[in-house]
Amino acid sequence: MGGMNRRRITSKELAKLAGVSSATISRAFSPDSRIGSATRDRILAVAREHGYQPNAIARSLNNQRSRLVALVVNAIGNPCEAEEQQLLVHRLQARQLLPIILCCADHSDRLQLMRLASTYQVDHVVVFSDMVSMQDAVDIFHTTKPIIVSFEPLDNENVSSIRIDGSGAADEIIDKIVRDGKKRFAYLSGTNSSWIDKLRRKWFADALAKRGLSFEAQAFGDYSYDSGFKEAVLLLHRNKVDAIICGNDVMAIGARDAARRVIGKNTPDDIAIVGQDGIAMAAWDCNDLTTLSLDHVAFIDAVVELIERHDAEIEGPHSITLTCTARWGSTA
Amino acid sequence: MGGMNRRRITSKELAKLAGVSSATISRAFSPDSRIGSATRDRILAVAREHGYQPNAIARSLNNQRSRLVALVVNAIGNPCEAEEQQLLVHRLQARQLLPIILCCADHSDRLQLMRLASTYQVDHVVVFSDMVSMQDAVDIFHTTKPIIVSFEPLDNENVSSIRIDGSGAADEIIDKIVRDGKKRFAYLSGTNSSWIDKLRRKWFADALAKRGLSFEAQAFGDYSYDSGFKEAVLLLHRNKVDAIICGNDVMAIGARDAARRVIGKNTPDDIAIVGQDGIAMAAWDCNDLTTLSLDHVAFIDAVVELIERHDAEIEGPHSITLTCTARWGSTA
DNA sequence: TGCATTTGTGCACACGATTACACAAACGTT
DNA sequence: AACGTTTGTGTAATCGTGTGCACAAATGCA
Repeated sequence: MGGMNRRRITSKELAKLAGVSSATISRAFSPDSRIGSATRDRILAVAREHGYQPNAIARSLNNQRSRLVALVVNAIGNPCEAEEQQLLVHRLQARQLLPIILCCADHSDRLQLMRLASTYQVDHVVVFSDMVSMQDAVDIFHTTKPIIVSFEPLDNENVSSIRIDGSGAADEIIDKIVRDGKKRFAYLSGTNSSWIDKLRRKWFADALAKRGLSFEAQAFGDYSYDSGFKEAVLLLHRNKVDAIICGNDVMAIGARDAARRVIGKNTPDDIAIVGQDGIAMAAWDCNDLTTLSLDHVAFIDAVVELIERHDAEIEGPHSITLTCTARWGSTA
Repeated sequence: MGGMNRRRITSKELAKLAGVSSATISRAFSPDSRIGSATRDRILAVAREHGYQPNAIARSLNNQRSRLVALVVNAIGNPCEAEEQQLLVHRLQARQLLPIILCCADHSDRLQLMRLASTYQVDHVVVFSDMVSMQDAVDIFHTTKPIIVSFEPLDNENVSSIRIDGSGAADEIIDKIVRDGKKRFAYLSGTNSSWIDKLRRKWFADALAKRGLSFEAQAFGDYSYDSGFKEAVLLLHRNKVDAIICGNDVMAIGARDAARRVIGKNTPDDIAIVGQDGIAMAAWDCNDLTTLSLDHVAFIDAVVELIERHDAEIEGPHSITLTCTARWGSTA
C-alpha cells in the first residue's frame, strides 16, 4: 500500500497517474456508465494500488444525496430500543446507508441536536424516541427531503408512520390475570409526558373497563430498573395492589425484584407483574416475564419498507400498522 | 416558517435576500470573523426567517474536516459496550461531533463497512469492537487523518490506545474465592479469537498460578446470555468445577441461572461465578454479581482526552492505562 | 466505400460553503 | 490636514465529484 502516512489522493491526481481525465475516474467507479471495460479495469487497478476511493463528502455535495440516516433515539444502552436499533443498523448497512445516532437522553438540547444533524443533509430520519415532539422534528427536517418514520401518527405529508396496536394482546393478558383472581390493578408509566406511554396505558385501561374494572393507582418511573423497583415498593406499601402493568420490561423486572425482596410477595401467586416490549432479557430463565411483545423483526421490516418507498421517490406519506402479541412467562 | 415543503435555500440565495455577498453570509455564521455586528444581526434574522443553516456537507468539503466520528462496535444492544457507547455519544454531541455507528456483529463484511465509513472522511475513529483487527483498521483509515483510539496496544504512530489493567482486581477476586474453599476453576471465554478475551483470561490465570492453581476447563461462548447458560451446563456436568470466571457479565448471569435451575447449585456456597465489565444490570437485586469492573466514566474520559489531543493536533500516539476494580456481589 | 449510429473520452461547470486577497471607508494620531 | 491603521465587504479561487455536452474513433449497414 505504499508509504504509511500519505494523504488521501484525489480523482484528479489519480487521473494523472492513470493517464486519463478525472471524469473518466469518476465513471470507472460508477457501475452503469459509458466507459471502456479495459479503461475501467486499468483505473481500478491503479486505484487499488494507491488506495484511492471516491470522497463521499464531495459526492454527496454533487449528488444531493448523502446516504446518511439520522436515528433519533432515547438512549443507546436501554434494552427497550436497543434490539430494534441493532436490527435497523444492520439493514441500513446492507444498503450502504450510514446511521448517525442522535441521543436524546439526559439534558442535551434535543432541538439543537436535530438541527445539527439536519445540516448534514441526511436522506432519512427515523424517530424512535418519544422524548421529541414529532412537530419539532418536522419543522427542523422539512427543508431537507427526508420523510420521517415515527410511531406517532401525525397528519403531515412528510411523515410516514408505524402504528402499533396492542389492544388485543392487552385484552388477553388482562383476561388471564382477572381469571386468576386479581382485582386491584396499578399502572407504572415510563414517563408521564410521552404519548406512547398514554397509548400503552389505554390498551390495558380499555381491557379493564370492558370487565368493569379500572386502575386503582398509577405511578411514574423513567423506564429504568431502579425506578421500577422504587415505584413498586411505594405502590405495594401504599395501595396494596395485586397486579402491576409496567411501561416496559426493565421496570417490570425491577418491580418483580421489589415485590419479592422488599415486600415478600412472589409472582404469580401473590402478585401479577406484566412488562412491555418483549426484549430478549425478559425471556431469560431468571426473569421469565409475561409481557406484551412487539415483533422486532416485523417492526424493522416496516421501517425499512418506508425508507425504501421514500428512496424510490414514491410520493406521500404511508402508514403501516403492527399488532402486538402476548408472551407468557411465570409472572402473570 | 413560511411554506411547508420548500427546498433548503443556499447561502447565495440568502445573500441576495439580505443584499450582501455569499461570503458575508458565511462570515455571519463564523463566530470569530471580521464582520459588522449590525450586518451579522440582520443576516441572522433573515436566515432564521427563511430557515437557512449552512450546509455541513459543503463546509466539510472545504474545511477538510467533517466533524464525523466513526464508532466501531460489536453490537448496539449488547450491554457490555452499551453503557460506554451511550456515555461517549453524549460527550461527542456536547462537542458538536456526530457519531456514525459501524456495527460488526453478524455476518456483515466488516472491512467493506470500514472502507465505506472512511470515504466520509471521518475525523476520528474509535474502535470498541474486538472483532476487527487493528491492523485492518489502520490500513483502511490511515489515508484519512484520524487517529484511532483502541484497546489493543499497537505500535503505530496513528493509533492511540487505552490499556486496561485488571490484574490487581483479578487477584483480589481469586484470593477471596480460594479462601472460600473453591478449588476447580473454569474460564468461559467470550470469543476464542479475540485478543481482549485472552488478556482478561491471563489476569485470572496469573492470579491462579500465583497460588499454584490453573484453569481445569475452558469453554467458548459468544458474550450472550444463552451461550453462558449452555456452556455452564456443559462445564458443570462434565468437569464438575466449583468456580466459573466469565468473559462478561451477561454470560455470568446465564451461567448463574444454569447452575441454579439445571444443576441445582447455588452461589456462592456451591459454586462461585464471576463476571466482567461491571454493567449496571450486574448490580440489580436479582443478579447481585461479583464482577471485575471497569469505571466507565473514567474510560470514556480517556477516550475523549485522546480525541481532544488529536483535535488539537498534538502529534504522535498516546496511551492511557486504566485499572479495574473488584465489585462484590453475592455470587462469589 | 459512404453514411448513420454507437462507444469512449475530455472539457467545463455545478454542488454550497470557506477564505486569501484586494480595496474602500472609517478611524486614530500628530 | 495628512497619513497609517483598523474594519467591513466583495471577488474569485478552492475543496473533490458527477455529468451534460461536444467530439473523435469505432462500428454497423447497404
